[in-house]
Amino acid sequence: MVLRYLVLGLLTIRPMTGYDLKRAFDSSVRHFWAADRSQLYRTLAAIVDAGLAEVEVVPQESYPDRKVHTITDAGREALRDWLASPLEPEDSREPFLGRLFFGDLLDGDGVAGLLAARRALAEETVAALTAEEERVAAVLADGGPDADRVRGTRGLALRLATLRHGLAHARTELAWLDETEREVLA
Amino acid sequence: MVLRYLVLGLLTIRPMTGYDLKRAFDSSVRHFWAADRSQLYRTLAAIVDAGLAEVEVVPQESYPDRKVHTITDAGREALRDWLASPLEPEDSREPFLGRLFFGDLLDGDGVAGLLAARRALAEETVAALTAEEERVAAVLADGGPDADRVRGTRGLALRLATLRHGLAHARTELAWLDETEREVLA
DNA sequence: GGTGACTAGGTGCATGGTCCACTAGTCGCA
DNA sequence: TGCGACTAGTGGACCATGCACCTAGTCACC
Repeated sequence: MVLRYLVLGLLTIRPMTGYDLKRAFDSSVRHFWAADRSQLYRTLAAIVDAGLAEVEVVPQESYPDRKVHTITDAGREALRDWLASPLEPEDSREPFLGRLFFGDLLDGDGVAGLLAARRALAEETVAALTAEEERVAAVLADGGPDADRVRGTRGLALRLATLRHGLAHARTELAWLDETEREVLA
Repeated sequence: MVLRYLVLGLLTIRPMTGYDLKRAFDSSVRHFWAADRSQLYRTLAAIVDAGLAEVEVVPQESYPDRKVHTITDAGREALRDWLASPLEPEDSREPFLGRLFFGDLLDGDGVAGLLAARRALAEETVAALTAEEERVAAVLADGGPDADRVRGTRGLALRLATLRHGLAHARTELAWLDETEREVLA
């Protein structure tokens, strides 16, 4: 369901092929939603079936045809409806906590290793999001390449907010690891 | 996959029926993993098929038969293998951030409403986890009902760590909301 | 001249997860 | 006497996700 609306959202920026979409996706919403190519192509097809977008086939010399998808008014309406619909509680699914919960079936080193691995992942996340944040902040400051200019200043502010969300949580993860290592590995 | 191991983990505490399992599940790992009844029954069946648990049917007067599932040695081994296997990066999927990202298609009130709804959910989470944390801390202090004593002091410390994980992140969410409201609703 | 990356678009299948409804008896409460 | 909650387990449809695989041409680099 959600993926459908993320794709519609990206199509409001400009018409896109599945290929374009994958790149736009990876360089914008990737940090809070994962999807692979096959999913995006399928989602585009479903969106077209539902009349929320239209396809135009653009032949190219020496490259496969481009199937350019353009959002329709019905698509824009569906997107707005989703954005305005009540926010449901999300149920979490965290494999890492599952392991930790049953960590007493490992020896002490096992738990230490688990926490260390988690720390490495959180540090990677902080690094990646920091880099991305700087990139977006630069775009906000001085323009930057066209493909990055996602819908004006207000849009960029929201985009930055989602990045800071990830950063804040990754840093909390590191702080929680400090605390947990102190208490559990005593 | 993960659900399989969470179920095995719970079966290390004591043999259980699907019904028992659902309750044990909801009162322990629920806050970091969601599963409904039908999933748990199916997972139990899959575990038995794989030889990781055994079933004993216990007839009861005036109630349906209990199918008591007991973990096997193979099950314990599979669980330990999982616990010791390398930690993979988890890809996040956050519908809320998806909405926020495209929030500029709503009016200012829409974004404010979205953030307010998110705040309400985060506050609920903090309240629920705080209550749960106190309950678990009390068990750690003075014993408490048998069903709650999940595998000794070390197990309880890990359980508390998973609860504090949720709490830390819920509080970070509230702090991030403060910041985001200041910056986006200006 | 070969290798690999890029452009472009997919298909098929298995697994996992969600939703909903159904059976069927017990028990307490109003 | 009827309603809802509890105990216990099932069936089936559907949606979402992940992984592998395929076609087919262009281009740069070694």
